[in-house]
Amino acid sequence: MDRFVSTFTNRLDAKGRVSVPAPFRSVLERQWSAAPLGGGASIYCYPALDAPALDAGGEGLAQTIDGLLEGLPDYSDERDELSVALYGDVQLLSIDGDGRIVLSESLRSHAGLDAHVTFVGLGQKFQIWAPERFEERRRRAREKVRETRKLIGLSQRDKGAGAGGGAPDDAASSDE
Amino acid sequence: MDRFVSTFTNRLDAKGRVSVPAPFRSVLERQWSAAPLGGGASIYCYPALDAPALDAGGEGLAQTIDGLLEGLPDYSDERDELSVALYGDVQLLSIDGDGRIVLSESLRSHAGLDAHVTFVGLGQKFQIWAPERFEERRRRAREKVRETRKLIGLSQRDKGAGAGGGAPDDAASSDE
DNA sequence: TAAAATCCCATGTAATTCCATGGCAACCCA
DNA sequence: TGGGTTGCCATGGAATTACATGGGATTTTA
Repeated sequence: MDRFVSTFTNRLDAKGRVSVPAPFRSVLERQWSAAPLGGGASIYCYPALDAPALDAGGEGLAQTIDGLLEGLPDYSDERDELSVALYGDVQLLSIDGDGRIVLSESLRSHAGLDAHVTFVGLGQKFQIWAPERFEERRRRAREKVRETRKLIGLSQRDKGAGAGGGAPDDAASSDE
Repeated sequence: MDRFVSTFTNRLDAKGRVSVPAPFRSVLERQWSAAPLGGGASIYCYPALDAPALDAGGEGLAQTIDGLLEGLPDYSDERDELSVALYGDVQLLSIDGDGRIVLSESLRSHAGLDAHVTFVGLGQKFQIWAPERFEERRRRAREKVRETRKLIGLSQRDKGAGAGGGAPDDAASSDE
């Protein structure tokens, strides 16, 4: 099964339109044609729970949400409440003939988007960020990993050696 | 499978009419044409059991209700009571040529509707709220999801999807 | 026949489709 | 191997369509 990988930054125009990176599109189209229903591909998109970003994905993501609710009985109070947050905040964005989607005002404001948006592949889904914020968060995340590493004394080696290159992640390479 | 997603707010006019959001209409029409009977699409609508709102849906919702009753023996007291509770207050609202429905006085008063109404997608069904009340409920629902999230493991993606794919950074995948 | 419910049409606005362009990179051919 | 060519992709703007909404006409009901 294929995944969303890599990051791409595209321009958001005055109408709120932005091109979906071609590699992501092809993943979405594959998911879509695998699904029972025909028609054009769409993206399920919603504000990330605790980050200034948008979560997005295809049919696979929607089924994940279905799965979460399935455990709860119909007509339970609990189910209704969770549905409100899980389905109520989702927007179904259709991909137009030129491979673009429109991000509504509410989505844009949650993620603080202006002229540019960054698509971040996360495997089963992807996120949409304002480029500056994404950089910031990436930076902090690396720091955190570095600290953690120090605590557990995993590696005392390089003090500044690796830093310059901007290698995507010396951090990630050290996981199990 | 089609779901009701997103929220939309439309205006309720002096005659009690309101446009059903176009995306909801298309879901309803699809459900309808799949059902045995031809004709125009309709909405099953009834006061929500434990909220100042209306529950609504199409054929799919009706079948869900049937399903609940099926478990109980015919002519049992429980079944009678439950049928009354579930079907008793249901109104069948027809969608007119312009995509609108009429909300009766009893429905309006239960939900406390006035000039504006909010349609909230809940997957298999949707709800109709007064916008102010809905905001409050949405706030609570989001809180609840945040709490529940860890329990039900909403972050399924780090199940292995992210690790293998060469995602640029584990950084982005860890929200908090 | 009065009141209410339903149908029909008009309109402004918002959203979607369509077309044209420029840059980039892979590919081909000398 | 270098110059040219082709095709994909992102982007901007204009034309077209869909949608929500208001008002009036027509039918139904009491």
